[in-house]
Amino acid sequence: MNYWLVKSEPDVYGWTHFIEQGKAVWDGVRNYQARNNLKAMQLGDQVLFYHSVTNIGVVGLAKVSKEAYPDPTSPDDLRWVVVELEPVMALDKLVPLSQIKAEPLLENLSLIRQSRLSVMPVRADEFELILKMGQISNG
DNA sequence: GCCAACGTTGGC
DNA sequence: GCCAACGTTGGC
Repeated sequence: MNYWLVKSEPDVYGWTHFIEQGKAVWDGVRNYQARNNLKAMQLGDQVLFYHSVTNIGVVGLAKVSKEAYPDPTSPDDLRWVVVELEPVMALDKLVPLSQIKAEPLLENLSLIRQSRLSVMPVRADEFELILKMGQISNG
């Protein structure tokens, strides 16, 4: 079991859209490091869903429902891949970036160290702490 | 709206 | 292969 965090702008594709659709094809990733992370995702891996730009913070928990395959939005460019995600549950409360930054145990989180990376691994202890901060006790 | 960080592009 | 210019991301 691996843990991840994905970013999305809520004005473009937010947690509410995700819940309404019941699943998401995570397309449009055009960064090699993020792409490599998508490729490393395995069925059932748990994924923190993060809102960037507005309402900033971790809002929910998702899981990988289909592993990486070529991105259908770039049929002529085989470099890029997508995964499919399904919602698991919303956090009881948003875990804002400010709170993540203020937590010393999260200082090595990729979110903090590489602010522009949109798909990143999260350590198990970091993952569980963030869920706890969102008041989900038993991930 | 501004700007820092950073990835990409293109000239040399 | 270097690096300046440029575009994008994302926090504030």
